[in-house]
Amino acid sequence: MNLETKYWHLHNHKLMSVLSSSELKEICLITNFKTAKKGEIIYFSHDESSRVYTLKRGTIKIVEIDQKGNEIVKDILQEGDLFGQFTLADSNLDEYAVAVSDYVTCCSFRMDDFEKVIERNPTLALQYTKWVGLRLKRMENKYANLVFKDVRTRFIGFLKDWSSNEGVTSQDEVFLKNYLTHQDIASLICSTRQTVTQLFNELKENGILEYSRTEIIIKNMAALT
Amino acid sequence: MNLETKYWHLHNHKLMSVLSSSELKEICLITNFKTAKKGEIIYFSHDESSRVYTLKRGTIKIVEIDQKGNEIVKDILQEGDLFGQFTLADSNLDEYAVAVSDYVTCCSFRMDDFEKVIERNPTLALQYTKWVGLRLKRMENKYANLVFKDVRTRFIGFLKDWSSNEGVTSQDEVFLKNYLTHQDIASLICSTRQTVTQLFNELKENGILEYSRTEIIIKNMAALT
DNA sequence: CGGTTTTGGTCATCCAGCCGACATTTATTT
DNA sequence: AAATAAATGTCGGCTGGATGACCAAAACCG
Repeated sequence: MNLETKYWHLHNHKLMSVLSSSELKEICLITNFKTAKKGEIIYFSHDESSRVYTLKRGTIKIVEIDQKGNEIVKDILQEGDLFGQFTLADSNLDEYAVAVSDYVTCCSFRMDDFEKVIERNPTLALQYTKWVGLRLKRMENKYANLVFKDVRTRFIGFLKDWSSNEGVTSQDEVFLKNYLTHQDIASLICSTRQTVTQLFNELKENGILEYSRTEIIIKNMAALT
Repeated sequence: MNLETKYWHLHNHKLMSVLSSSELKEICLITNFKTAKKGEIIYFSHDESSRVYTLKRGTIKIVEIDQKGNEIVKDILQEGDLFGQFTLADSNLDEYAVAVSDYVTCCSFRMDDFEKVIERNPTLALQYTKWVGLRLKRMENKYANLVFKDVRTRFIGFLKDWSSNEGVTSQDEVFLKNYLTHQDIASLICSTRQTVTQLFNELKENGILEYSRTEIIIKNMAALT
């Protein structure tokens, strides 16, 4: 299990324990739930100051628009993940969340409220700090990847992580539900659409995987190097 | 003031208020102080588990060794900064701190102790939470820089940040004490020694700055674009 | 002071992978 | 089912900036 993957697991685990806190549930329940269908935008970073969302159901991607108007996928989030502005300090990035599966449900609370809860509940603070710390590690890892590894390695690493997070193994093959376009993957690993397509085909020609627009099947996990 | 700079200030400010907490002082005083002279290594990430250091005096750089044995400067820290493992999760990176000024003083405490203090002190908990959040923001910013900006832009940005953090302005000129080699700067902005040298000379030829091994003088801050 | 190490300066070479351009396939809408 | 839009495939040209090599200048040190 590589570093990034380990962090993922820890991350999810710790997040769950944060969320299972009764106090957090409390502030979360006061606020409204939001739902969204595939393709809908759930949240803009500047529409409401300091609001944190937890994803109850479905998958979303966090997207940022760069100067040239290109969509950059920053992160893919699953059930149980937190998003929004969980660090104080106003972000002036033009970033929002898009539902990539149908029936996305999330609920939100104000960061201010959360802070009040933290002040009453130091253990929660510690948990939360650890969770943010994990995100930090994840980010540092991502950064190091970008600095030290070439596109091919990043792509392979991405596939491995994806597999261990969401892959379903059956008869030596790992099945992945593919809800990402080549463009999405490209921006997650900091590359271009064309290069991702090339890499996919390279692996296909080597018999390592099969893929369509809806599914990716990794036939030879061991050869994924 | 750009984003990165803003974070720096907040970061320092918040950190100071964390450190001025009496309880933190208390646990810090129990432990030994360490001192180091220029070039000495202060701390290895794996020598002792979960220890956090605060820099009382001087400047250090956090260095990581990559696969090929190259020194990668990850961060430059000043008086008042925290370093070490302030996020749970064992780091298996080969990372350590090197004194870049003489008379570096720091003291350390065990993360466990710190956690106990936090549990008793909700305000500190909140402060610490925010501080960790800022580090995350800073990292995200660094990442975005690397993805979207070319070396030149990163170099300029680095100079601007450095100036606003440590620069001394006098008669339209900003003086910087230069304790970094071109190699150091290169790894901070993810580039190479040669490219940094080129950029320095380019700016010198355009009359924007002067520099020696000990000092950098930015003569035309406005032209630094 | 002379020798050694570290840092800075310069150049020619090279290549990963970005970019644009365009064709083809699949999905969606009307 | 036709039209339209979105996603994938393929290719060749191009370039930012890394790499390596080598020298000059400082700094360090016995």
